[in-house]
Amino acid sequence: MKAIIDCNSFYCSCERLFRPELDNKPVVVLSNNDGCIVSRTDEAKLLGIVMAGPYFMAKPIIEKYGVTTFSSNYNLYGDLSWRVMEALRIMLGKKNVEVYSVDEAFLELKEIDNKSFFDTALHIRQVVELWTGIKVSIGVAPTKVLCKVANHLAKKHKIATQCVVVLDTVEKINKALQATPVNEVWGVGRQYAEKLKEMNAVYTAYDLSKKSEVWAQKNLGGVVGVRLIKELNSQPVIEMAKKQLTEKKMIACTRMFGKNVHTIEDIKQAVATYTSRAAEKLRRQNSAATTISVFVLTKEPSNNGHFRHGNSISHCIVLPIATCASNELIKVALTIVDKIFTKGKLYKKAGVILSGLVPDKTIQGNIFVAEKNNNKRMLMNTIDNINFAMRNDIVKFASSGTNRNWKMRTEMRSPRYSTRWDEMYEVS
DNA sequence: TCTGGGGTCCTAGGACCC
DNA sequence: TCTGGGGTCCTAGGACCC
Repeated sequence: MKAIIDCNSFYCSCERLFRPELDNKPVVVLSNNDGCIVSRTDEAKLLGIVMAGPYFMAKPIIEKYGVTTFSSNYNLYGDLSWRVMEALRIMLGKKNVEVYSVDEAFLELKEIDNKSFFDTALHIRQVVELWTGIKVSIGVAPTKVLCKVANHLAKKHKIATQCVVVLDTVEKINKALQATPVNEVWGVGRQYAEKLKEMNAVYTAYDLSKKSEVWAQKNLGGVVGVRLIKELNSQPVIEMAKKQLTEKKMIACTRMFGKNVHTIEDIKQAVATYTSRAAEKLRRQNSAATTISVFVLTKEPSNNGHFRHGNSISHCIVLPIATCASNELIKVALTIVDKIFTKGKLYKKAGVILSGLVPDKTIQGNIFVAEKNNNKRMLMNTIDNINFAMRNDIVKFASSGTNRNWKMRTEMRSPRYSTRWDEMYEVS
């Protein structure tokens, strides 16, 4: 059997850990730039605050009911995520834990000491909470897709289920599928859900499970759809990842601007900064990039109240030799900005995407590499180390600028309690 | 006035090769 | 005058995920 373990309202739970007075009170966490709501507690949900909804639209409710609001604090969430995953690895063994996202992991589950799957999962849930303070829900089933179905039910009925749902018989599986709207199935997004309802009268996960694979091949994204049907019918095809996917295949750094910008200088500063950040991530996994693409998003006048993104203008350049040096990548990125920038337009976002990643061969100490390349790598390592130890961006390239008109908003960020000495939680 | 960021996988279509 | 078939690689774009 497989299981998925999922932290409840993860970002909010992290904030509550250091603000216990917020237990049982409504809390929300905002996306970067304080734009959207990306995490909310059950209490906030009950007030009618919607997931991924824009902050400014929820603001009246937030103010009326005194909902505590945080800007996102990824240092904190990343650290607590690691603790949860480590707890799982200690209990189940590294091999049986596949980290799927910051707040989710798939588990290969065996019954321990003749305990039932339910008791085993319950035990895991209790230990994780004891060790980390983070509450989790667990769904157990024969396939990953069914685990997600079980997990949804566990979260929806926290008290009745004790946050653990096990689907181990045909009857239980069918009942669960019938209780799950098709748009909540893992792998069915907005587009497919709409199509399924309108054209095929498919409303529940159960309806979908009765569709043929041939039909799914044609109408549900080819092989992806076929896999989905199989998984819904208890036939495991999405296997546990053999090894942890630690090396990214693409690295991006993209941001909304705090306010719209219109000068090429501001865009260039932003793009240089994002490129540095992306290059840091690149070096952290010892990769080098062969392709760099840059895009900007224009601000369009909103029409009849409907939200819509502006136009995205992008261009990419394939480098003759892969590199991980910030200065080299920045130089190329800035030439792309020259190409895609149009005077007179307003811009609200820019981004840098590094792809075509290959192992970096200029790692320090490699005697087969010319010394001058090693020097470059050592310079980069030094900058990375200083920035890590002191604070972000204390050393940066001049092209990143100093005035930073475009910098995003994070007005309500909590302290980085667990990763910065000067922000550590104090008990008095 | 104000709507995130960072990923993955798949497909179609074009260029190119023998 | 008559001009194939099969394969690979790359890119752009679309769907999805959290």
